[in-house]
Amino acid sequence: MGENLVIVESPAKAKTIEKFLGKGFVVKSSFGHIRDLAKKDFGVDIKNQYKPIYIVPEDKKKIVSELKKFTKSAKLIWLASDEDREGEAIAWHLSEVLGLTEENTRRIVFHEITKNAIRNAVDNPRKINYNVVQAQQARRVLDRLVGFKLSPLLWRKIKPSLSAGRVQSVAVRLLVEKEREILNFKTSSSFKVSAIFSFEDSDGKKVEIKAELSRRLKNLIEAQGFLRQCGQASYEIVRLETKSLKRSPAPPFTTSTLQQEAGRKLGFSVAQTMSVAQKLYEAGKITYMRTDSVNLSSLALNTVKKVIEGEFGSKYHQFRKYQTKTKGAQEAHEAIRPTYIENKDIDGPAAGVRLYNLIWKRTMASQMSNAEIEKTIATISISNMSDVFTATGEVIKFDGFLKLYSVTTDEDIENGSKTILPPLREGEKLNYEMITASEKFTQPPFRYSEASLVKKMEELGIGRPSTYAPTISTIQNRGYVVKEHLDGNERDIIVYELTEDKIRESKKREKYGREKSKLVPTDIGMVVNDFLIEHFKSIMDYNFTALVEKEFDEIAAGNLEWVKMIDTFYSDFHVRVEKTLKESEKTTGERVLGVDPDSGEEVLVKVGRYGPLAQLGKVREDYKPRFASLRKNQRIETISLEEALDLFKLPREIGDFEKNSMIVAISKYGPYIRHDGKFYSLTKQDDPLSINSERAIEIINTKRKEDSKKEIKIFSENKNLRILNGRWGPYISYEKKNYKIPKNYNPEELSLKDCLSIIANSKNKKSGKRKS
DNA sequence: CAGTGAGCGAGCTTCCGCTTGACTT
Repeated sequence: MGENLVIVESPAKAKTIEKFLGKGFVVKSSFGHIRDLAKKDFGVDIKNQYKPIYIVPEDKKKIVSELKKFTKSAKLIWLASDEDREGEAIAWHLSEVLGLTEENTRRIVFHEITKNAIRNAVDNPRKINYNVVQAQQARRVLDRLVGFKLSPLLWRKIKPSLSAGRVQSVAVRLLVEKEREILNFKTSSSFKVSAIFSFEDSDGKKVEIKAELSRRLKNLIEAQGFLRQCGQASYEIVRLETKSLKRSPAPPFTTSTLQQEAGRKLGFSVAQTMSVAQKLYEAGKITYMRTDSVNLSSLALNTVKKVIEGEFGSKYHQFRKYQTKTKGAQEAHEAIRPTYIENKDIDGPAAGVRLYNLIWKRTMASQMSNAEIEKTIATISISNMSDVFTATGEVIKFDGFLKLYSVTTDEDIENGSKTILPPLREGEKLNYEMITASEKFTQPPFRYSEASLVKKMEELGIGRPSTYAPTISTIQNRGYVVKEHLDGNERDIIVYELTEDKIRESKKREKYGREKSKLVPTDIGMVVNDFLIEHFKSIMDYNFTALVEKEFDEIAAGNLEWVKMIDTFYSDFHVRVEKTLKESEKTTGERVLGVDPDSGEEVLVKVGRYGPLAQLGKVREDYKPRFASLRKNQRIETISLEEALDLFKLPREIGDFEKNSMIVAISKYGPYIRHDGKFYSLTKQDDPLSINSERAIEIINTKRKEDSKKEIKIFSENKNLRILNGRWGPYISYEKKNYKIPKNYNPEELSLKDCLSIIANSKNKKSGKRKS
């Protein structure tokens, strides 16, 4: 048994470190925090100096008892949790729970998992820094106060099970404000002029260049007039400039930039990126994936240098040291990089391989030379106007890091790729081949994707690498936000083309507003957001986290008592909570749309118990209002009176079929026909308001045909039991439940008895439901 | 899979940050 017990946070880390430390050291992991505030009874004794009530959560008890066992047989305990606020707190909780003393405890830290760093740490132990622990305690208690006071307020005033918190509520606010910016956006159009010019080169060959007018034209009259003038003009290159530009690589990955690039380049969701990265980390392929640091260990820097020089030559290498600009970064780890940079490729599942390659390239590129680019700008005069055209071209003189990696931004995608210009000279006379003025509409801002929201949150210092992905799941799970593909719309744009002194007008269809996988706030998200902003402006402020972080820093530096800080915050906060509880009405986000011309009743929309709804008339003694759920793409803020009135036209009876009536309605899952106790979905092309009985019968028959194909076998003895063909192959359906058919059976040869025994067997398996 | 939305008001929900599993119906 080792004399030394080292405790780190992550089990994968423990394995590596044990190798470095060798004999006499046992390395175990705490799996993160081992204690947390109790959930019941608030977990903070507010009246008693905000005393935190800590407990060991159920799922951590086993780990704690194991650590206790190892502690007993060790002479020295080395607390090697991360060097940041949370890590310091973990060290303290460990020392409390394991009953450690100052004599048998050493606190050590390292920022990189290399032999030298760890040796160095062991040689320079210190004590637990209680100021930092207090700063963490303040952070933890503040979050509990905010979360567990605001959430119940929402249950009372809006809807049960809702939640609010320092991080999630501000994330939702970002989305709500972006959405309103888009809703309120007033689009306008102008004309963009582009031209194709030609000239003969020294060999007499015709060469074409593309150019653009440096300004937009206001409207179609101006565009027509401009082109008319162009028809009469002559053109000349009056100036030729070249500029050399340098482009530098991006720093190595942090959690947030990895999520962004994996989203853009590989189409991964934030959660997917993290789970793939976790697997790579556990397999020892990459360094830790939850980090805000762009730093690389000196060992890594040396290997990168060697690999770049070996692979591309020494002029491709450039040593660089990056600095974190992120607010509140704690830099307890390295940047995300391959553990062994010499491994360009790895084996394993495709997602892991792709993410690894991305990390490898980014790490390598971050230590490569600048790209040198020569930009050429040709200015082309128009003889009868003072306006000029410009043609720009870019030539890469030295590719440098671009050999491996380039960051694609959303703007790049919009502007298209850069062009290369043919050899040009000043004074060259040009002929126009075609000059085009096409209408361009201004565009509202893009909505946030998961990754771009993470980027924004990081900029504001809200959330941490370990919480970006969970926060994004939370706001979706609470129903504040949905991830959507927005189809966009089409519109006509006017295009004028000038060729051979003739102007031709045409109209083109243009798609716009199409967005893939974007986060869109729901009605409930908006109502909750507005409520919180009205009553808790300071907590919803984008700077709130930054402000309290400053105070946490003061606590960590020993200049401020944590209880004092919390008390200052709470005394004001508490008053607001109580006031809101007493004074504010139940909030539904109600909006009155107008009056129904048929009934004379008022039409309104609001958030109800089960989501957004339209209501016809208010409750009176002699009148019960009608209700209808809003459809998926309808929003309280934008729905019109006409659209709301249409909702009350359903359910609709559209005739009989086989002596049973057919009723059309819309449910949570979309429009359907109900007939003889069965349900048939309408297709996207069918409009529930106008569908006729003929089409409805067609749908019913199609569905019946498909269903019969699904049946592999039925038993006349027991009609409840059927063998069906599903998405994942054959299965048994019995009394509304489905059962998997074990692989060694042939589904077509199963007897009723076989089926029942399969069902009995699968029922015997424990249905392990767990409380969390 | 396929609605619901008045009122008795039980008993439940909830935060942020550290970590990794349990699972596939």
